[in-house]
Amino acid sequence: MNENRAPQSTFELVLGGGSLLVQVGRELNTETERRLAPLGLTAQQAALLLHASRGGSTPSLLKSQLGTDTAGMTRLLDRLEAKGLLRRARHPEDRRSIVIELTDEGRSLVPSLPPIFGRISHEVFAGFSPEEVAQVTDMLRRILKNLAEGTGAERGELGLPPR
Amino acid sequence: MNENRAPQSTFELVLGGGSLLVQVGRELNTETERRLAPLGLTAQQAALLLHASRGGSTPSLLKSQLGTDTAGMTRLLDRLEAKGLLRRARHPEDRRSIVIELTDEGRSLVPSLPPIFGRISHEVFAGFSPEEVAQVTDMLRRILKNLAEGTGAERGELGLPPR
DNA sequence: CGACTGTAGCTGTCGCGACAGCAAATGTCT
DNA sequence: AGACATTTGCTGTCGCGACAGCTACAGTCG
Repeated sequence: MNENRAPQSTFELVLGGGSLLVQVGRELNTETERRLAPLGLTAQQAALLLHASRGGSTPSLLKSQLGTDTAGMTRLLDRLEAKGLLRRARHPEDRRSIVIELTDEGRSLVPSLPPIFGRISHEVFAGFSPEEVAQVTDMLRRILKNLAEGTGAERGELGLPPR
Repeated sequence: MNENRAPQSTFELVLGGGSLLVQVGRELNTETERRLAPLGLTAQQAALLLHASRGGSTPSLLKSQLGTDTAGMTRLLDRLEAKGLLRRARHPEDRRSIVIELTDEGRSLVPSLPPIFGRISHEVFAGFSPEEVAQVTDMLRRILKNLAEGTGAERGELGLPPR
């Protein structure tokens, strides 16, 4: 099951910054940011507002939804708080934690976001049948799973000491 | 064609930083960097060395191969030059331009790179049939094309306000 | 109770991407 | 030749991701 055919071609998919996967992800992100620029938001910021608008958000919850780490969250929140779009309030029951509340100004931006994301996803998948969209989604999930397994967490694969 | 089916699901693929596409790209890059860390290289740096090792590279050539811009290239070269892995030499015929030459130390790293990239691509596509690999590749290319067309250059596709 | 472990959030550091603005060299066109 | 645009590389600024290290609080258990 080693690929005896076209090792070269799968190769290109992974090569550093030139990787097709990496490049597509980056460009999608960039394009999203361009669409959001008129609102003065980045992709991360918009995604955070969208999630937080549903209420009851804590940084650690948001960090898993946005796929960043606590460091990134802290500074993302800093920027949004500095813009006056949200507020940090102490969590009433867990004094380690924090609750994110959108300000009125922050809330006012939320309705404009879904249309933007929707339009992008339209364009990105132009020419794709619904089945194809389902296929990419599935394959991307599998890739993600493969990556998650190879990543440190998984042992025994290459002689990591069994816990 | 408005999305009458599952607007929600394609949505997830695009949503800001949580986007599946963006996330896969990012994680792949991160994983690559972890494998390269023992060599003291990042993914970009490794990719650059690989390309530059073929000789006759100029920054502007490399920037298109790596998918970055001139600003990124300048600083990428700065870091690699500071590490002593390459040298900038004046281009003999075009005095605006520059030729990148690997030092011996830089060249000595090159042979270790392909195996690393190869191993990663193996793991990323674990469980994929060759046909599936071909499919993702194709779809990613199509997505990239859609993005390129939607990007500023192309207008009028979906009622973007004519500038 | 006091130590141990885990969780939540913050800070510092580094590398990178995108964008804007700049100077030098080159090419072009009249 | 002189005005013009283009190309090439550099710099500054901002936002973000990953990693490491830290404090405050919470839960657990001897």
